[in-house]
Amino acid sequence: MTDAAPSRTRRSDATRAAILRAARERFAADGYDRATIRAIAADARIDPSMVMRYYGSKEGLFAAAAEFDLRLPELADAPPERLGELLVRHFVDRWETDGTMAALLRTAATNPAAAERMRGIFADQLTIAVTRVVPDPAEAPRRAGLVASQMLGLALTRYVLRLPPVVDADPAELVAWVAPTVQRYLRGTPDA
Amino acid sequence: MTDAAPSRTRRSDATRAAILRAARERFAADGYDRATIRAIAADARIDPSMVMRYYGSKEGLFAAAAEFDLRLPELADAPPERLGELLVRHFVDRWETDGTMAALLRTAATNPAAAERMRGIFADQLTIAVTRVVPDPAEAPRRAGLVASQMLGLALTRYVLRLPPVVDADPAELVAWVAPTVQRYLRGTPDA
DNA sequence: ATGGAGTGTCAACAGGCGTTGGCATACGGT
DNA sequence: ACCGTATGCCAACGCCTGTTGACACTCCAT
Repeated sequence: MTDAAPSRTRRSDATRAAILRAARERFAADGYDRATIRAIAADARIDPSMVMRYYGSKEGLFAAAAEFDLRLPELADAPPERLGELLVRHFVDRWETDGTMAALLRTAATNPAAAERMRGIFADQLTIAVTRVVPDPAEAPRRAGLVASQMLGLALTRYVLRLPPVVDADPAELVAWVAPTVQRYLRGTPDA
Repeated sequence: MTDAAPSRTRRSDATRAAILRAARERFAADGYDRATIRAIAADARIDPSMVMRYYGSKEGLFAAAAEFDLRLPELADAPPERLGELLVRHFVDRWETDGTMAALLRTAATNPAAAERMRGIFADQLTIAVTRVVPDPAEAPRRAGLVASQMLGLALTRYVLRLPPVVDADPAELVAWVAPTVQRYLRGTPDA
């Protein structure tokens, strides 16, 4: 430990970043079990033992790689009748360029820690954002749950299962069809 | 080979069934990688080598365990405006009592063969059924894809990720909220 | 220049995995 | 009663895994 407080850039930061990048890709492509530390290390062109030194364990590496911020836009600023569109467009744009959600989804299917993180993201980010724009705050968790079921279903079928019609649809088309669903889950009633 | 054509019940049928039952449970609970042949064999109270004898390999066992029939009702007989409700109710009832879909979902997240099977079920069962009740048959794949995104999202959040609000909701409530979505995906337009 | 921390490589470990072949036992048609 | 076959168990194989510890090299403050 040379310098404690200022934390200047260390020479190993590049390595750390390379590991993290490789880990994200591997976890996204293969899921937790099949993404081996050896493969990740090979991608990052370093020795497997470096992964252990910098991230402690495979679990620790995953925890670092799965850090995920939905980066939800400020929903309260938007016209209430366009919330669904705003949210769906945001998610699709985000997922189209960042594979972390696919990684999380693939991993959460079998790894309890990843599933727990998924629940955390849901509770700490989506539900909180939804609470601000929902007619009755008491209904927020349920409405957020419905939104999650549709949005995660979209991510699942498009990026993980790769159902052909869902893969082939362009983002604008998806937004057009799915936005009304999310809009109703946020502000509507079961019947309408 | 004693008897070819009649195929009478063999003594090993019980074993085969026990293996399959244990395999379904383990695959459902743990996904493909973490569900080991040794664990499945232990559940079925037989030797791991029996699994190999009867199913050839782990892949073969999974293929047998993941045989899955959606058992879709005859949609054409139902009133067109209640198709969404019928479909959602059917899925929820089915999944509530049979963990195979959860197993398939967990496994398909990381196992290409399982994902391929998922696409097969989608194309051979859901899309075909949907084609019969859709205004324009050319739109059937896209509409089926949208239905799949919502239904699989529901299965994912309820049985795999276990998001609390989705787990806590009772089936009737889910049907009430989700049925209109599916109805619109089947028969409606993006705007309405 | 020199010592110590930071960074990286190498080889090995203990354990679990899918899979295999050999050997014992139980069955059922003759 | 017999014998081929079906059924089951056991021990082992080769492989891959996460993880560890010892050993080199590089950098920088002194």
